[in-house]
Amino acid sequence: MPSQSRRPNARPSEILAAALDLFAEKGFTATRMEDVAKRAGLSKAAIYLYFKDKMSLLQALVQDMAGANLKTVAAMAEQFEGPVAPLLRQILMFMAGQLRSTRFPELLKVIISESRAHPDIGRLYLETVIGKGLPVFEAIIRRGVASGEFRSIDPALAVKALVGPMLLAALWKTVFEPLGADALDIEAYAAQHIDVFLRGIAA
Amino acid sequence: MPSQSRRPNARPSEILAAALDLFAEKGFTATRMEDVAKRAGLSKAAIYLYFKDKMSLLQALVQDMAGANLKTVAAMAEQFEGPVAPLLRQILMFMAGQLRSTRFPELLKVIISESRAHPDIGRLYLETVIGKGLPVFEAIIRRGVASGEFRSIDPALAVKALVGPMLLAALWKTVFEPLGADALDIEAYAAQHIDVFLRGIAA
DNA sequence: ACTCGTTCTGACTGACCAGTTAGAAATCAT
DNA sequence: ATGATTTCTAACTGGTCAGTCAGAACGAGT
Repeated sequence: MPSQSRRPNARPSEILAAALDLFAEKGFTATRMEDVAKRAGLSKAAIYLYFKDKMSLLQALVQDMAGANLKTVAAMAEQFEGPVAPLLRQILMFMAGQLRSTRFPELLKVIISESRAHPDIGRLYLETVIGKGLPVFEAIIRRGVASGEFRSIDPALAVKALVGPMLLAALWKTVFEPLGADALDIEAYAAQHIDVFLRGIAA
Repeated sequence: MPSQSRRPNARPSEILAAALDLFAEKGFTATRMEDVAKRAGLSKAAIYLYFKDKMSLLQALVQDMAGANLKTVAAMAEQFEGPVAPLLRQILMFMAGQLRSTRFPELLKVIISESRAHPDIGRLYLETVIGKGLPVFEAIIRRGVASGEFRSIDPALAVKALVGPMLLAALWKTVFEPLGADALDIEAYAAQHIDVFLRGIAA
């Protein structure tokens, strides 16, 4: 029986990795701190040396995930010049890849599920992801409208019509596929969607 | 103090009405059977004379809501002739009205939240709403493609791109507006979306 | 005015689990 | 090798709540 191993520096990220696995797999409420502890290789009580409570685990996970993706998208937007349609296509395909290959969809589902019981988490997502992300898209579309590349549409509504299908993809994957729904090819879906969307708003 | 009143015929619908109110307001898990009982005007134990358990309340609510809406949409689709674009617009605007004026969005959120812990509910929604609803849309779009009204796109993907923004509207209203996000004018949103979408798939 | 089936309730049970505590085990400094 | 410090755990506490049960209140029929 190997005794307790002491690696205080590695602990927080090990705990977060275990929590992400379990939240994604069983949901937030159904995940017991005991389970997180076991997967991270320590005792439940030890988790509380590194994190205040269960919510702060989720908070840290959301912050990590949001931070990484937002930075990428913002960078794409900044260095781009000329017509904005290819930029929108590029960003949407990036999102599709993230939805397929990361646990963003699962985390999103947890946020939706827990936002009433824990408004802090919902607000964190609203402020970081939505509050930062949508304006980036909106500015791009506004640029396209101003330059005459797009028809004059309401950019705020257009943005939500652009990301709506991405939200559906995320929930399809996490909610309905596990119940037996047909698998959705997220990249093909995103590709057709952006194609239709760009034609629809083209001048 | 008025004693117990005996109205066994009225009970089930009173209990369901109370449950819908509370599930919409506080979510499924946070709603205690005691609360439902109090609002319906009887004791917790009495609820179990009419419903097997808490889940079967939700199940009945989903069935009612889904049944009503599906019938309407199917009826619209059947009696329509000629070009299908106006039909799609009509259905989408009907959905927008329902999202604004019924508790469908709240119920949807509950289903998403509970589907992992209670797959039965998720499966019920998948089979009744999604399994019946999407094919109706898909047939309409396929009709448009066949007649040359629309470009040749993948109808299965197009349907999901069509309803994605409706899903976003539902969750915006139930998840983010309560946290302080700007209100979304669902009808204006749906109108612009269907406009862009129809242009995007027009031949 | 008394049965008898129906409708109802207060009080209880059993299971669950986040977070705490008292102190043990490992590591470090000297 | 011994005391001080850090890291850790087993066991516990307190609160929650779905669902049950024994029997009370009601009312229809006689």
